[in-house]
Amino acid sequence: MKLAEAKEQFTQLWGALGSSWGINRTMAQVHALLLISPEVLCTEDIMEQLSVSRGNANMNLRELMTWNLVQKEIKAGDRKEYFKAEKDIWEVAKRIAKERKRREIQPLIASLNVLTNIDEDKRNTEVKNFVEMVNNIHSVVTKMDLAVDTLIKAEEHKFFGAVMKLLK
Amino acid sequence: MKLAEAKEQFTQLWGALGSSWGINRTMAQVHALLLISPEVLCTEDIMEQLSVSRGNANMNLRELMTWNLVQKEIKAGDRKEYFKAEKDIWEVAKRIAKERKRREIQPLIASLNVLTNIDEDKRNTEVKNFVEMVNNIHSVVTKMDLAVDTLIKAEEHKFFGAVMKLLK
DNA sequence: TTATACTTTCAATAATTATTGAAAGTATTG
DNA sequence: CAATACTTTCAATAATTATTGAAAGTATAA
Repeated sequence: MKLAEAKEQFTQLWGALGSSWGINRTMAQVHALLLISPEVLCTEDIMEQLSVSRGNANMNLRELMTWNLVQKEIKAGDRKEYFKAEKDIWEVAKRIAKERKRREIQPLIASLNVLTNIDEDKRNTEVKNFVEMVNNIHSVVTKMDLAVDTLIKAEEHKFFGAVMKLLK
Repeated sequence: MKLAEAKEQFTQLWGALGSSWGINRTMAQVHALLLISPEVLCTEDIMEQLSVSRGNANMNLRELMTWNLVQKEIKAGDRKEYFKAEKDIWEVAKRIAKERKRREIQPLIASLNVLTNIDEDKRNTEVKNFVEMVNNIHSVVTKMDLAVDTLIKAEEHKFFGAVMKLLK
C-alpha cells in the first residue's frame, strides 16, 4: 500500500471508530489527521485534506482543544493559527479517559445517588429490589471510576503490568 | 422521590448514557427496564412502559439478546415470549466489554496491522513517522485488549484489587 | 386443516445530529 | 484610522439514524 492511501485509510478508520464510541466522526478524523502530520496544520489544510467546510473544521478543532488532545500554535510573523496533536498514544488514552470520566461518569454517579432516596416503605420488596439494583450499579461504576483514576495516574507499563498479572 | 418516578428517571438516565457511548437510546432503555423488573416482561409490557412501537421493542430485544444481556423465557401454557435481563452488574459489564472487544477492538487491530505495510522506501522520514505512529497505536490498543481479557476472566474483587493497589 | 396468537420484517417517515457557507466578529498591519 | 487576514457564529440544510405500523411470516391450538 502507498503512504498516501494508508494515511487516507487511517483517517477513515479513526473516524469510524469515533462514531461507534459516541464521538463525532469529523472530530475523530481531524484528530487522526493531526496525529499523523509531522508538521502543524492550519484550518485551510484540514478543510482541504478532509473536504469539510471552514465552520466544521473550526468547530471540531475547538472541541479537540477542550478535550486537551490538540493545541494551538502560532508562528512568528504569520497571522494564521496552526494546530498540533499530542502524539504519545498512552497520553492520548489518558486524556480521553479523564475527559469522559469528568463529563459522563461523575454526573452518572451523582444521579445514581439521588435515585436511592425513595420515600416509600423501605421494607416493601419492590422498593428494596430497586434500591439494591441502583446500589449495585453505583458500586461497580464507582469502582470503574477509581480504576480510571489509576490509569490516569499510572505509568503505562505499571498499569498494564498490574492488570496482566491476573491473566496468567 | 416516589418509586415510580425513580424508575422512570432511571430508564431515562440509562438511555442517555447509552447514547453517549454509541448505544441506541431505546435499546439502553429496554435494558434499564428489564434490569429493574423483578418479573419477566413481554413485548407488550415494554411497548407500554416505554411508549414505543412493536417493531422497535422487538428489534431492540433481539439486539439485547445478541449482546447476551437479555434472555428469552417461555411460560408453560402461554404463547407469548417473556424476557429477563442479567442482573449481576459486574457480569453485565463483562458481557458488554466482551462484545465491544469482539465487534470493534479486534477489527481495529486487524486494520492497523494492514496499515503498516507501506511499499515505499522505509528510510523515508514521512513513511517512518507514519509507521511508528500506527505501531504505537497498535501497541496501546493491543494492551487494552488484553486488559479487557483480564477483566472478563477475573473476579470483580481481584480485578479492582489489582488496579487499586497502584492508586496508593 | 384452519383459526388464532403471536413475532418479524421493512418501506415510509420522523427525529436527531452534523455540515455548510456567508455574515459578523476580531486582531494585526501599514 | 482603514484595510487586510484571519476566526467564529449560526440559521438553513443535508445526512444519518431511529421509529413506526401494517403486512407477511411462523408456531401452536382447536
